[in-house]
Amino acid sequence: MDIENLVKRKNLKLTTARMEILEKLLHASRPLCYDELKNGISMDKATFYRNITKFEDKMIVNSFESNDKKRYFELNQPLHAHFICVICDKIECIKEPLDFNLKGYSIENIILKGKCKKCNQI
Amino acid sequence: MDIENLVKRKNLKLTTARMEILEKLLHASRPLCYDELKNGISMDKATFYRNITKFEDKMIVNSFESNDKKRYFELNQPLHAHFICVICDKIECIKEPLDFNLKGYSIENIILKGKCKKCNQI
DNA sequence: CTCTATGCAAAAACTTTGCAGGGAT
DNA sequence: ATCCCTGCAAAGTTTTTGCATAGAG
Repeated sequence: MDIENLVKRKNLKLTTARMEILEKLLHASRPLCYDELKNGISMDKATFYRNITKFEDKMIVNSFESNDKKRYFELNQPLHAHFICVICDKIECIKEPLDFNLKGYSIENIILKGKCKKCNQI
Repeated sequence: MDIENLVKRKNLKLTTARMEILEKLLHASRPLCYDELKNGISMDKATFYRNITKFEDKMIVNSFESNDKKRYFELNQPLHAHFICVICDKIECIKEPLDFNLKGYSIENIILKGKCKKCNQI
């Protein structure tokens, strides 16, 4: 994926702050929260949140709230579920397709909460 | 459902504040947020949150975060999905059973986000 | 009587806004 | 040159905590 073109195609200016955020999300294997994402990126939090909002408006990034009451961000990608463990708070991307059909609705985000494989055994 | 016994069975003291919260949740047809739930109930917000936390610990109530960044509460009940519209922010309880079989995981909460029937047509 | 629950006020955590200066195109 | 973007500081939201008093069992 070419982040530079992605940003330009959406009529956003190419700035260091934006590149840094998107690079980090691109290389993450799961959604990242504010602290994880912002860590190491030299940018004011106001700028961070303004950019995230822009990215969400332009459908470059999406986010959801987890159990720890934090927002987690990821690059937009084909629909897949996220599993959030209510015990250990870990977030996993579920690769296997979940098929259900809700007529009339368009589904953009699936969040499952419960006990993950490890915590379920305890 | 007998709220009085429910509270007592969980070793919680029966107070007006608690009765009010649970009565309101019992008669709601969908999850309620802080403002909706607290409205009309004469209780400090600290007490409210402390009670909600107790209820969640005792598995009487569960909650999730919606799109509007607010937490929504409902009485614990058989597993069903919630649909959150990203356009109009409406929350619906989905009655039809969605079965995800994720081996090893226990699923306690299902949240779907997308466009509801109405907003999807626009 | 004992231990839990409550109210008040203050703080904490997270996010947004106003404004003036800086930077991409 | 024009707008968009950024940093800083201040304010807004939602939730939590400390402490002294009130109330349930």
